[in-house]
Amino acid sequence: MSKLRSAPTLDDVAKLAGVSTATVSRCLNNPDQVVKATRERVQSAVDALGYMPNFAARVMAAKRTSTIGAIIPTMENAIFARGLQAFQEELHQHGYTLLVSSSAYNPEIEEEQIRTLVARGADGLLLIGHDRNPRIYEDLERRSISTLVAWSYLPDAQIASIGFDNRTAMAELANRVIELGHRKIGMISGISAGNDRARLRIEGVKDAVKQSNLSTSDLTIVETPYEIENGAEAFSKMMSHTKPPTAILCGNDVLAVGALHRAQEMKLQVPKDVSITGFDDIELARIATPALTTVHVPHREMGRKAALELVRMLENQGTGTSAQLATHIVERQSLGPPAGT
Amino acid sequence: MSKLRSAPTLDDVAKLAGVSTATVSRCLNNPDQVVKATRERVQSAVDALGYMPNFAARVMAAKRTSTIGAIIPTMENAIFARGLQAFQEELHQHGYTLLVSSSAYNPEIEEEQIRTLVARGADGLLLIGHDRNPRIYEDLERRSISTLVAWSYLPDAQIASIGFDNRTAMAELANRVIELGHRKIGMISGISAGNDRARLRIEGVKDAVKQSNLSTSDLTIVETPYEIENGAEAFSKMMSHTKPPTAILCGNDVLAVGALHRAQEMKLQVPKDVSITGFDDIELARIATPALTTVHVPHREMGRKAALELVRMLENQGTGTSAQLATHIVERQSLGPPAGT
DNA sequence: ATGAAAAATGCAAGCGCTTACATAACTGCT
DNA sequence: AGCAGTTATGTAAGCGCTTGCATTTTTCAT
Repeated sequence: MSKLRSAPTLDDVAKLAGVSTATVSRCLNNPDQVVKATRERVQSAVDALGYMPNFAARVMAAKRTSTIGAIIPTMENAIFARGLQAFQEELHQHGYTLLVSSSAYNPEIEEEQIRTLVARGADGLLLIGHDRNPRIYEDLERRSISTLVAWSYLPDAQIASIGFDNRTAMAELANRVIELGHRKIGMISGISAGNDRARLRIEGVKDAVKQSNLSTSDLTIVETPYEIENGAEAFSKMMSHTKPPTAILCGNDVLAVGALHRAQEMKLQVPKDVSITGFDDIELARIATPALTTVHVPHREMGRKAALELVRMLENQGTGTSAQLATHIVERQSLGPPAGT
Repeated sequence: MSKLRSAPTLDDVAKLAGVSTATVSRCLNNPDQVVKATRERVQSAVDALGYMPNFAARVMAAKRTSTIGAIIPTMENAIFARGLQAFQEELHQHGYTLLVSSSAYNPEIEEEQIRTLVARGADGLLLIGHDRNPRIYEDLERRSISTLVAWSYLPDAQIASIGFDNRTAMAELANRVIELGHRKIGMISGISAGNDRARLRIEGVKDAVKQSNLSTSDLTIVETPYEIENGAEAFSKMMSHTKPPTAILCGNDVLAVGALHRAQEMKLQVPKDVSITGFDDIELARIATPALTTVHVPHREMGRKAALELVRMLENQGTGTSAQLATHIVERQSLGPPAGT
């Protein structure tokens, strides 16, 4: 026996089957170019050897990886998981593999991850949100790597995006809050630097406030990382003011759940004493007590559409087309009219 | 200008810097083998060209990928996210990259994912739990891919594992439940087929029941996929019996939260009318109302230790050493004595 | 049967990198 | 200055696969 403990190669298979490596390669990649008898002979050789193609070698020779990379801010909350699941299912349908990594909302880590994925030969890339160093886009362009942005729809951006209008979505929710009679409003936002979703959601609230002739002093905004604990902390700080808000809009469901939990600890009734809203409509929002009024984002649809668009871009060499998805407010129990109405 | 729209190669860099490709390669991989002046010249060439090494080519030549693959059952709940985060941080420290994929608790998908990761050249693999087709272990062995199992500690298993004793951990919790006076017990477990963690947790409960001379008819077990909705469904079914249990142990926190939520919908007070416990101690457990009594699993420590052990295995060609981690019960509000005590 | 077109297979040139080995350029010492 | 020892750099052989082109085999209409 030769070369024990060393994975069999195409050559080994070819030898055993008594054909050339080219034929084996064709059997694996374009079976219909090979006559049935040969194909079967090759197949048994493959089975006998337990042959498995070497990905790196294949990539080198074929100059395509059929791999798409995605960089998401975090895996530690469910926001992206569901969309990515759909994304990967759809990609799989089309013969692509997904590589995921996370940036912990840190632009530098994100950039490093992009480089890693590119070096690994990702044919295409899915990025979350638009805000990042423009040099990155140039590099991607130069390497002609198809890139698509999700979770944010900005028709005029340099890069095509499949997403929703964060600003308008949040403005609608804020309008609803104001319409219910709230005049003193708080917002617990994620960190807006380098995060257009967070930034635009803030803008949305500001739009609504402006539109309804509230003074800007009636709106308090706090920025904090997207973690439950931070939502709780921000909430207690905000409620300790002399004239605390009667409604607090949170940048996402995670922050809202933190706020909700702290409210409960502080013996504040939601929504009687204070209303709290979220954004995203993840499972947590339904489960929370009281259930969270929030903005529903069509995560799965977004993932699926993004996959389709990216595949289209790759196969047609074309530049991407943006698409906007609709969001809607899901009214549950955490939002109500202010006390004394 | 030559070859527009084509990523620069080592050759391009070498030419521009006026050195050989070997020198450029050394600058990138073993900088101290190159004199400073040359190194700087090469560096500027790299910068000027925006050079980025081609991973596939590097792998082919070096025959290592410095990549570890991990296959987890799901990304859709936080159980694995935190451990994996620590795992990847530690790997990064040692110069390894992590590739993650998920199997949706489906053995066939898991097997396919393993093949994919192996084909991609993963030097090592992290798998969750022991139960799987033994052929897989043989293949891995044959290809000499270091493999480690986490989330389950089974000292006698074929493969080294870093984890905890699911059976004893669950037995302790069940003992505590019985000690509080419960005599009619329910268990909502995950699907145990192909999942040793689920199976062992069931065994743990059975152990406790046996030990305290309860009859087996006092224990009702239901298996259902690990989703909130399923926990809720299982809960209502279980409570609709003529003599429903006074305490329900759930296979993980996700199921428990589902049960908790349904209890609330059914106007059942927890723990007054019925006690509910979880397993894992994810964030959700603290946030739930009432907060969940559960078994704390040291996810981060497990991830970190697994990374260290895997790196050790890779660098010393050694076979792995198993390690057991301690779990402990976290008593919160969802467990109390049965009504009328 | 026979030859041209079609189908199946083989040949061999890379893909972009690493690395053993060979060679060249420096040290510092006498 | 000259030599041995050390350090820096160059040369070139692959790594395992795909694919354009050349060659052989099959098919089929005449």
